[in-house]
Amino acid sequence: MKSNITIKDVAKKAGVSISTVSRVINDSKPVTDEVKQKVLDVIKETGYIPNPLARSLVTKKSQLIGVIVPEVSDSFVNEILNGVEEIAKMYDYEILLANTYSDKEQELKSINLLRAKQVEGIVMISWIVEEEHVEYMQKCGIPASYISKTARDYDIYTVSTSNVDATYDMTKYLLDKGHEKIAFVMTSQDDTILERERLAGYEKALTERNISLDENLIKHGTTTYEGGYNSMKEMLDQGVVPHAAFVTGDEAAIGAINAICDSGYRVPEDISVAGFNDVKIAKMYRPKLTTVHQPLYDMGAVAIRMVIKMINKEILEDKKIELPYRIEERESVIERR
Amino acid sequence: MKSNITIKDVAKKAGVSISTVSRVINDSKPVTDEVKQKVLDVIKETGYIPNPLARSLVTKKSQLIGVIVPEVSDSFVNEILNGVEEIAKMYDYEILLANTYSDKEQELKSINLLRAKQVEGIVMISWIVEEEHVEYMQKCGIPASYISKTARDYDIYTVSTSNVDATYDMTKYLLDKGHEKIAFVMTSQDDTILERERLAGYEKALTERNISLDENLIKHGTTTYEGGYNSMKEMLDQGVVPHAAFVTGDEAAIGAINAICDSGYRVPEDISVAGFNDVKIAKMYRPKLTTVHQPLYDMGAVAIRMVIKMINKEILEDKKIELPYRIEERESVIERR
DNA sequence: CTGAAAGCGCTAACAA
DNA sequence: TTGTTAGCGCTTTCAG
Repeated sequence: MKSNITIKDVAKKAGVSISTVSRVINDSKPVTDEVKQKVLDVIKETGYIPNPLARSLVTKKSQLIGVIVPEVSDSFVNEILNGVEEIAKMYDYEILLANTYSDKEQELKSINLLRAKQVEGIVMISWIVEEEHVEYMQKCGIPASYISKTARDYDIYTVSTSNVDATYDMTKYLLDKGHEKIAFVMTSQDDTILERERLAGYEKALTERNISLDENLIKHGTTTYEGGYNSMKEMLDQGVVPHAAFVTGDEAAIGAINAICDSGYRVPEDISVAGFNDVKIAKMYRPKLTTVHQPLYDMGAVAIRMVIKMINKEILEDKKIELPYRIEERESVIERR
Repeated sequence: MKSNITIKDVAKKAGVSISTVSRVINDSKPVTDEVKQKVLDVIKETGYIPNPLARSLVTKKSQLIGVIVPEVSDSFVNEILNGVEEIAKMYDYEILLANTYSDKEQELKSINLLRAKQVEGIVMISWIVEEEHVEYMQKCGIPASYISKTARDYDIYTVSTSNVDATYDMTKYLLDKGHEKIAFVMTSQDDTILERERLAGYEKALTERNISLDENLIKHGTTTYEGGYNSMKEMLDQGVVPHAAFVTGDEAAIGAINAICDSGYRVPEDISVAGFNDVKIAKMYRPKLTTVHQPLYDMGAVAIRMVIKMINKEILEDKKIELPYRIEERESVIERR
């Protein structure tokens, strides 16, 4: 049973040459039915499994696709990963995961690690796209697609949803519900492009209503629950009490809700809260979170399909795919009386 | 830059033989400092990366460890995975993940897939341990460790926490808080051993207080949020209103809480709820979930350390490692007045 | 339709 | 200390 059985053993036992065995396992060339059956029997009998290492070494195909993520346990990432994985399996690719913890150095290391492992393509999920890394990957000529909220500026294959529009729409929605003092808690770890874009959407909506930007209502946090909690807590402790809070990440939004409750306010009665992404927990928490729904699973699926197509040298219609988002009205935002 | 550079190219460019190059990249044999430097320079210059496929083919070491899980997105699994991953990286192993969706067939397929991919060992996370699969793995002689709540019965390497004791303790805790009608919602997809064990713990605690088992208070659900929601909803709809509910999984417990709230009761004022595992969301939800804390990260770390040791033929003191659990008192359980 | 042989990129004896 | 050489298990010409 120990997998020491090689193609040679099978060939000997079946009384044929190794090339014949190779032909039947790949059915790459015609083989007499009789011989074929014989070989198949021996394979079953011995429990032979072809060694993919040896195979890859000669074919240069590893059937491996690398996926680089900022943090596996982040639910946003997680749900995208589901899509990536399922499609990969469908096409008989294996996923090699690399976690960067949003560290630029680590990201570069991961690229090299994956390259070393002979991945045929890479799906990159990243909060911020590093120009340097983009160039590096292009120079390596490795098929890649990006899932990122800031990738549109580069000449690379990306799947995304529109940030500015979504932020604008949600802010507008909040405004329409009668909220004027809207806290804006960003969750984008010191990235300038992303924050700038989002801020632009937020600002645009306010400006349309002739509401001026209040710096005290803006916080730069992180994507985590703790990030949202701390940002909100800080604001409240400074005596700034908004009508509503728009937090650009669901876990952080829930952190914010808890901070609000811990400070003695109620959600949504006193302060409405809106999130971003629509991850699983958004429906589990009470009050259910009103949020910007993103088709996470699909984003993953589309991204990996792109790289598989690139691997197969198929033609891709679009370099940039933008998937639709929508505002998912639930319970955490109510009309302000 | 394209990684077509082989050891040969480096050798030629450095004016040495390929074995010398091999020696410096592995520093397996002494090489003159001068020559070494020369080779190192060429490597840097060309951006050469050794092909691990070729290397593995000859050394028979893939630096790959397979991890089989019932469901990546389950937070219990997820948090264990963090531990597994981190330790793997520490020892320079790469993780190959296989998702079985708790399907027996798929699990067998995964074992073979991983075997085919030449993994050096396997960490198996599974709700139920299949005897058949255990035997198969043993026959293959592949180093493996199991994280499972029902693995103790087999002669295999396992890491776990004590189910019966934990269930007993939590039930007792609930009893001590003055709850007598305690709903018991299991989350173990039709597994008999696990359910039997847990039920035993639950029953033992009740018996000690001379409380007889009420079948109406017992539900067999699934690990998911929905599973917990539906089980609880069903019970309530049948007119059975317990003093407390003990749900053997946190996500399901939160589902149960929501079902309770949706039926017009309050948690914990009307009905207390306790969970199991202590995953991230247990602290995020409000009321914060009182639950059985399990050292998830450590379980993963210990499990993979076991297989790494087995790979290195080191001696393992224990075949069965049982990690401590504890009852984490938070807000979802209160004293019954 | 089948076999012999070359070679994928690397490591590990074995000589020198 | 270094180079030569024989494979690792497989696919793929190239002859037959």
